[in-house]
This record gives sequence, C-alpha cells and structure tokens, in this order.
Amino acid sequence: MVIENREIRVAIFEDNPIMMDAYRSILNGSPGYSCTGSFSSCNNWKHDIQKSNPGVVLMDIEMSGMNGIEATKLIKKVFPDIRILVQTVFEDDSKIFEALCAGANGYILKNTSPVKMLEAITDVQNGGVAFNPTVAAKVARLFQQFIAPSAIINNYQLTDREKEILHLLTEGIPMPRIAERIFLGYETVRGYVKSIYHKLHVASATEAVAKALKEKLV
Amino acid sequence: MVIENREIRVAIFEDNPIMMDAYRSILNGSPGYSCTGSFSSCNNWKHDIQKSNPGVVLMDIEMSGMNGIEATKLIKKVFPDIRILVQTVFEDDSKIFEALCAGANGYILKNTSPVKMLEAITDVQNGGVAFNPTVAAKVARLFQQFIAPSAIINNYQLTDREKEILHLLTEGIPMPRIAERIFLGYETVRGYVKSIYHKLHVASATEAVAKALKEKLV
DNA sequence: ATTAAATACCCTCATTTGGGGGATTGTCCG
DNA sequence: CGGACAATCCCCCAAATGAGGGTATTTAAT
Repeated sequence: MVIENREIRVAIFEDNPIMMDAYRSILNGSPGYSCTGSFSSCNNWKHDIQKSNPGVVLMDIEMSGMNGIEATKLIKKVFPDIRILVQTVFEDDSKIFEALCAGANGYILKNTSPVKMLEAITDVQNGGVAFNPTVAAKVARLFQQFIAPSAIINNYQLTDREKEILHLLTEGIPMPRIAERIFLGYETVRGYVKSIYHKLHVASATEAVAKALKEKLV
Repeated sequence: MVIENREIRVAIFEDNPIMMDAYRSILNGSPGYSCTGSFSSCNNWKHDIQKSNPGVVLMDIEMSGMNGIEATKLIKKVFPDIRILVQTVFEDDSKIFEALCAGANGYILKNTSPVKMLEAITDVQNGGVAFNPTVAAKVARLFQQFIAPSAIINNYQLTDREKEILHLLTEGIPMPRIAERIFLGYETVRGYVKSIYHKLHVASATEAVAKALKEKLV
C-alpha cells in the first residue's frame, strides 16, 4: 500500500540538523518516498522549493529567522499546489489555529512515529489533511468554540428578553422596528437596550452587536 | 499495540442490519474490542446506552426516526463522557459541520477499512478525534472559511478607506471618534459610511457591522 | 412577608445617525 | 483630452439613539 506508482517528493525545512538527518533517512529509506531537498531555514524558500520541486513540504514551525507559519503562507501563495505538512513540538491551540489559517494541509507532532509520519505525508500528497488525533481534537474544539451555537451566552446575565432583543439588534433591525416586531412599546425596547448596554459594558448598538457577534453570544 | 489492557466497549447505532452485523463481527472478532450493544434506531437511546454502557458509540447518521446527529446531541448532553464516532456514506460539508457542532468525536466514512475503523475507535476512546484525511480536509476548509482572516473582503468593492472605516465601525467606535482617530473631517467619514451602506445594501451601522462580522469582511 | 428581579412603560434633552443633495481635488485609463 | 472614480470636504433635516431620570405590575426567592 505504501508503494505508489509515483514517488512522493518531499522537501524538509528543519532547524535541527539531527532531526533533519533522521527525517531524510526515513524518507530515503522508504520505498515510494524521496527527500529531494532539506533546508535549515526558510530564508531561500523560493529558490529551495524551485530546486527541489517537492509534492509535499515538511515544515518545522520553530525555526530561527522566518518561522514555519510565515513560510507556509508564502509558499502557499506562490506554489498553491504544494502540500504543506506542518510539524512541531508544541500542540497549543494558537499554533494549530495559525497553521491552519496559513493554509497548512496537516499538523503533526514531532513525536509522531515514522510510520505515521509517512502515512501523513501520503495523505496530504493525496489531497487529504492529516491531523493526529490529539490535534484533531483541538481543531474540533476550536471549531466548536468558534462556530458552534453559543455556549458562552449569558455570561453577562442577560435576561431572556434582553437576549431576544440583542439578537434582533444583531440582525440590524432598528429599535422602533423591534418594538413593532415583538409587540412592545418603543420606550420599553429602549429600556431593555439600555440595560443590555450596561451589562455588556458598551455604549452603542454597534458596539453591542460587535461584541455579541465576536463573542458568539448570539 | 491494538491490544489494550482494558477492552473498548462499543455500542452500535445502525439502520442497516447487514452493516450492523458486519461491524459487530469486526468488533467482537478483534481482541481488545467488544460490541456491547447494537441498535437499529435511536428511539430508546437512553435505555440502550445505559444497558450497553459503552465507551464509544458508533453512530450512523442516516437513520429512520431520529437521525444520528440529533442523537449525538442528546447523548452528549446526558452522557458527556461517552465518545461518539459518527459514520456516514456522505461527506458533504453540512453534515460534517453539524456532526462536529453536535459534539461528535470523529467522523468516518462507511467505506473505511476495518483496520482504520478500529484505529479510529481507539483514537476516540483515548480522547482524540478521528477524521479521515478527506474529512479532515473538509474540516480544515470549513475552518479556514469560517475563521480565517478575511478572504471574502472586497466582494462588495469597498475601497481601502471604506474597509478601514468599516473595520473601525466593527470596533463600535462612533463616527465622530473615527474622524478624530484617522484625522478626517466628520462629514468625510459620514460620506464614506454612506457609501459603505450603499455597497453593502444596508441602512445602518448596526446592520453594516452585523454583515461585516457575519461574512468575515473584517 | 419582604425583597429582588424581570417585565413593561413613560419623559426630556443632547448627540448621533441616515438620506438627500452638493463641491473639489487628484489619478488613472483609454 | 474626457470620463470614471477615489478621496476629501460641506449643508440641511428628520429620525434614531444614548443618558438621565422616572413608575407600575408580576413573579420568584428568601
């Protein structure tokens, strides 16, 4: 299964010479894979990529000079078809987040076994995205956190009416219209809105809507 | 590696009796795994779960009666520690999206090999999240699409100034303050804001901010 | 029984918006 | 050269908003 009809060409960007050697050995020692270039910094990434012509780039995040995430962005911009597998010792949320946003096609940890690493390389070469289960869990959590229907709501102790009206505000409906919509007096709505402002510590509808949407309270 | 010191107890919810049998055989035929219950609908999920006491639930999405995503939500609410591996023939974005939001710990396709399926079950049992590479790619795409810094911006042909001012609006800054901030006349800012409204087809700052934030134009 | 909180409503006044005009520079493109 | 368009400013006026007061029920909790 590992043997492909076409070799997977891998370029390595890796700070640490020992790791770099290890990766190169693994790749060149495995049928179907070949390391076509290994570089200790991203300073010449454009030239390096052109020269080694890889299908997959194995990119270390922690590098002196340009870091791997910056490099990922740049490479993706110039060579959008090259698949980039980001690799790191860290597994903190922000790094995963940034890597994904930079266009990485996978995110694996440095303690990944050679077998799993080759598997990941194959996956990304074939258009998939490789996460190890831990990283996938974080991505899922981030995903849920950012996209999933509000769980954070009511940290500001908004009442049901207030939540309802805040929601209508985020629809861009002006207060007089809101009053009509929910069959309340205009002054009543204004009263609730004022109360919302106090609870959210904001001073305008724009601010309230921005806060609500940014913090997914809606 | 597959053999754990503790057996992984798996409950199956699966519409199709043939598939259900197949899964049950795979599980009971593999050391370290056991199928402690298999159910053809989620109508009695609470009772079924309590009886079979699984660590991992293998949940089919397409089921008559309650669908797998609804069931996932309910199970996660009542038994938050049970890990749920959602399984489906489809791999469309919205399903993946919904499953994730429902709290699924993994999303695999029905054509997944038994080996990979057992691997996924082990991963989710151990707190990871299992995506196959294709699904992971979709998740990453969704992620980038929803979270990543604006790519969509300027579909409305906003000029740089307009984008800048729209951004300040989303910070909740009122126009007079914006004018001061960027050293422009108040009327100038108002002019830009009016122009933004026309381009976004909105009629108020609230609406503009809501649109901008919802569509990630900021 | 008292308190607290949510709901609903009202008034005034200054400020901010939104909608409708304008005008003037530039620059870039054909 | 003329048109298009961004960028900058201006005026008027009506509507909406924000800030500061209120008051009156009802419901839930203590």
